[in-house]
Amino acid sequence: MAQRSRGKAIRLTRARVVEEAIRLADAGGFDSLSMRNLADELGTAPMSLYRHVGNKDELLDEMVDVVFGEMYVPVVGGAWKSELRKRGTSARAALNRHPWAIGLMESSKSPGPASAEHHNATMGCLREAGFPFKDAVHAYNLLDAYTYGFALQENTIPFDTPEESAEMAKVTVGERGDEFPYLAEVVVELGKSGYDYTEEFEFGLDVILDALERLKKRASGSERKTALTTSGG
Amino acid sequence: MAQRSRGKAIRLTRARVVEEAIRLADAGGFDSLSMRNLADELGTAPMSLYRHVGNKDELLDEMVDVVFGEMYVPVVGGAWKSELRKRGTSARAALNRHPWAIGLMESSKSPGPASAEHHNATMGCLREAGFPFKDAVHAYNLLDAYTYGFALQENTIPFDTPEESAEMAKVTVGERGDEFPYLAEVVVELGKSGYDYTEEFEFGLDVILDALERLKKRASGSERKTALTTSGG
DNA sequence: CCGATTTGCGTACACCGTACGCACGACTGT
DNA sequence: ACAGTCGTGCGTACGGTGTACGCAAATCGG
Repeated sequence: MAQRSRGKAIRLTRARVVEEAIRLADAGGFDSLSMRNLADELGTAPMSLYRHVGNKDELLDEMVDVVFGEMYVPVVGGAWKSELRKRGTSARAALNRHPWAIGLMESSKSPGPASAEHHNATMGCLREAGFPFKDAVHAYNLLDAYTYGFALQENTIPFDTPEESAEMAKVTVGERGDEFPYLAEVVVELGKSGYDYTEEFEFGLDVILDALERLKKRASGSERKTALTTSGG
Repeated sequence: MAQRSRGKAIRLTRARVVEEAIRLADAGGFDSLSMRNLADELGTAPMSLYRHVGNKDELLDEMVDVVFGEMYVPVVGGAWKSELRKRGTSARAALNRHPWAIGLMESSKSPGPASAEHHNATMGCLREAGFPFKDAVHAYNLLDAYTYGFALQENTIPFDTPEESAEMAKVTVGERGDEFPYLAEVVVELGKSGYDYTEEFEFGLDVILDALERLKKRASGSERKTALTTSGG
């Protein structure tokens, strides 16, 4: 009605719905993304959205694929370590921009095109670097579990500033400092020096990448076949 | 009413509410845990629950602390590597028993007693093993991010059996096998050999623990103070 | 210009968390 | 044994949620 009465407003589109849904979830948190709020934001009625998305889960899948699309896609023939490092940092950045995506990333019944390409390229990067199949799977799981897990902790913890964090933790541990001395140490030390999530993430990422390099060296001399040379030849 | 009419039914308790909530969430999935369903399961009315838990978030916090309580608490003076290995595998096991907990683990405003003890012991294990403070924090983050991340992927992926997994993935990748050759390889190979999550998890865990051991050796000779020797003297 | 198809959306239903306040049972002090 | 207090159960109600259904208006193809 509002749409129709004022002449010809912009047509509703699947893409426009998804885009606005992401904006809404980013701005107001995942809970503020309701079909009703979304409709309001788009200047339409709730049920109008269902002409374009089927249901809310489908909308969420679409949103997740957009987030995948924001991540750096590693070059398959490239230097695996730096490519995967770039992938890792950009994945974390994307998940920080869209924290709601973390819990949804792997829940999609069928991966979208961006997701498929992303996973394919990452796997390809490892295989072409010489990782035997099993090791490539191991490496892949290790990297992704760490990345998602870090993003999960980083974004569910309600620390906005290091000061706030330390303050809250102090209250939390409270008078039980004697009971939990190591926890107390963390609170005190991190309160003094602050806490840089980026530095922390990249430290762990590098530890993992180094470990994978050793794994690769240990396994070198074994199989050498890749998906491309096997199926594409 | 139902409670009162049939003589003297079991009294409602905070513990009983939490316990039944966990059972419900385990059995029917997180979405099936509503105050109304929970009340039904306990044979009471929805509003009766609020005499014992305040609100739903408080209930969830309590549930999370129970899950923490199910994890192995590493011995602070013990052999750090095997202690943390046991902690890792038992943490994953607990998160597998209670998948709904994964997204809630870190969101609690104030950690419960089991959570506090768990974190304190884990940190203590690293510090007493000789990890300098910063490295202990790094190690802690690395281990937890991996553990939670792995559990996250493992439990949000809707694969119940390896066969089902392979079947679904085949449909997913579908005719685009040429477009995503590395993804196709994963589908084919994993379909053949199956996929053992436990083995996969422990492989990654060992890679991380080995990497941490090297980190520790590299940093040996630096600081040696711990929370106990510092504050307890 | 007219019929067909797509698009918008009003209404309605079943669910959710929970504020409020009443009534009943179980304890306490005499 | 009885009265007063208090903790507990819970009925009702409100404002939110996702979405099924079907009508009307706009757009498109001929």
